[in-house]
Amino acid sequence: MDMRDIAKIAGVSSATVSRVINGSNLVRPATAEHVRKVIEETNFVPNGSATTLKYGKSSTYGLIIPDITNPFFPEFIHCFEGILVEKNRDMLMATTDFHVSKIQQTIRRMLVRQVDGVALLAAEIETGPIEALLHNRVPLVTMDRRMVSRGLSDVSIDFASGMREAVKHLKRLRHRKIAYIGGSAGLTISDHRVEAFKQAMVEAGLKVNPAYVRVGDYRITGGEAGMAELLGLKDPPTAVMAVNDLTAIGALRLMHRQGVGVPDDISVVGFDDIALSDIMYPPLTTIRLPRQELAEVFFKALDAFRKDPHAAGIQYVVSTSLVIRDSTGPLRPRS
Amino acid sequence: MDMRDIAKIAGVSSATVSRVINGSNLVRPATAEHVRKVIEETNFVPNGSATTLKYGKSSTYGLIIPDITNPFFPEFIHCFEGILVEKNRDMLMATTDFHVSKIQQTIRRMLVRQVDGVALLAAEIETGPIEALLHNRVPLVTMDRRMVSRGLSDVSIDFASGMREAVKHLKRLRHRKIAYIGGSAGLTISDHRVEAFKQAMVEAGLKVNPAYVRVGDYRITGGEAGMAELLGLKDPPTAVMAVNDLTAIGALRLMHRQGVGVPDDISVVGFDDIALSDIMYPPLTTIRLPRQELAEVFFKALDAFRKDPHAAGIQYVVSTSLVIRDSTGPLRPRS
DNA sequence: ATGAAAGCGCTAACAG
DNA sequence: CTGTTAGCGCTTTCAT
Repeated sequence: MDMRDIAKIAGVSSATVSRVINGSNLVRPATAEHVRKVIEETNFVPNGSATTLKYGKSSTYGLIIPDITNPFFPEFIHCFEGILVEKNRDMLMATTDFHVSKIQQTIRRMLVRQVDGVALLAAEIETGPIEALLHNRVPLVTMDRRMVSRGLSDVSIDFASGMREAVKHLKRLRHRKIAYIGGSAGLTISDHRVEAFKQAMVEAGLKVNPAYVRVGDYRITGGEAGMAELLGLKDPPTAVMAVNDLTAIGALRLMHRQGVGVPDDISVVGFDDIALSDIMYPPLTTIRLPRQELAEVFFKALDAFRKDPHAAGIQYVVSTSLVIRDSTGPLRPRS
Repeated sequence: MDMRDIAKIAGVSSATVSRVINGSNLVRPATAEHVRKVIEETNFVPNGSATTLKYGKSSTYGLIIPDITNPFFPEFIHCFEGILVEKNRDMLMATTDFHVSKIQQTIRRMLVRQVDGVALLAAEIETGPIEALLHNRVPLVTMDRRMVSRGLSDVSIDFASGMREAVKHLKRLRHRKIAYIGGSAGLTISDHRVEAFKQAMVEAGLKVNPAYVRVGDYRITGGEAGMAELLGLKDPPTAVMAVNDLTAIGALRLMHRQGVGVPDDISVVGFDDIALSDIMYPPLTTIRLPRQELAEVFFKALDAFRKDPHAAGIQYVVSTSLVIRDSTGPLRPRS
């Protein structure tokens, strides 16, 4: 069943059917109405691949995320998908599982599918795949790489402002020995975040103890391991900030197992504000990264390339803010 | 850049390029090698929409889930996506957010994209959309609807066996007053599950107190509400089984807030075994629904329609098993 | 306001 | 083994 069939039934040409479907005003209302009825009756659905072939655009965006198991990403996907549906666009999703190699093939698949743009929320990217994209005139929007160029925009997270708030909050609670459990080594996104932490500490007039700065992996296990290292120190910190909520939850779990009280013995601050952070015990104080806004900015960034996929890139910023719950409390001398 | 361009550069015809790309053995190795080199050098990526148009198949499956916020689904998606990537297929994902109306448009979008099949893990489906799919010769695989027909297979969860194990486990712990917090009313999947609970009780020689059977919504809030109702009873149950882990976690939270000890006062059993259930406190005893296997069965079911999208449907079954953790314990008289 | 026809890029039958 | 060609379903000038 194609447009010609509909045309035949309606006694018009396929061009008219096409015009009706696309809401052209070059069709006499009565004709349009009639064609619409035939379409309705036959349950006709146009073939998108023909349109894509003709247009060279698919109304589809690719979305690449590192780890769908981190609740932050489903929450983001939820917002992003909502926007796409509203704008009548589709989403091709892929997961990297933190493997650089997977990105290559993922991007290839997206090129084959003629996506109109790619949102890359995974940090493990190399220049090769990026060039493949730009070479094929497919715009790319990255997260927190802080580099833009033709066809390449970036959405950076203002980690610093949230960090600053959090450090201030901890300082007010009389904490001085503040530790940080970060992300995997070697990712620019991890670097930006440690730097933001260090800077916030300096600005608050606190000094950064290198032993207090640990590396994690953005997952619960990394939080546990980092926390174990911190607890093993002869002079452990009294507060811990984590690169994301999962890491914070890992730290929480480890302390729970070891009988360390939160926030009585050690305060914890997460990052992201995933739904989970509110159902944990204790509910997690965390730096909120607004998902809806992030999704909107990603869409806006992608959409900005619609007329010209090779237009100059734009650096967007999404800000963060501290959400105080129960995992942070005043400093108390450890027994 | 299309195959003709490659052909021109390589000094062959576009048919040969096509054959090389598709690994036909009707090409002289030397020619193939040469063409491959040109493809490599030019970073050529074929246009999938042309292939889809030609074939009428897109190597894409649609996946419809109710709620990406329930960790069970990301975990499922992760497994499913892994299988698809391996088989060189793509995934078009959509969320219903429990709205029947969204299914309609979602299915339409999938029809437009020429998906080769749809995996429907959302229960809120009506016959209309199903017929739209089958009418367009797109096979559908549902979860726990327990109906099959031409082009329609079903994967049912053997809720009963896990249920039976769980009830036995609770009985062994001397529980008699066992409650159940179910899913949203009016979904066949919810019905199957309550029935399995009731049957398991009967088989264990326990009687089902109607006041102990509550309705939830598959989310944390439903678990909280259901649990609140149960605690409000003059004679509350000593054990609670939930339709899924999120519901169980809701129950857990409410009890935590009200100072009810788990498992000392009340035992709790979940269903799904999401990763979260192991990091909760207390770690949740739950009936495990194996995600990898579920994903494999869905793929198999979809793939079975490859030659003939209108072939007879098959009823598949995925079994479940009890995972005992710390949220269940021996009955103790309440103080 | 409507129709005829070319062409998007790929594949497969057919011819050689 | 390789090339020629028709056609998948849609959109869009160009004609009328």
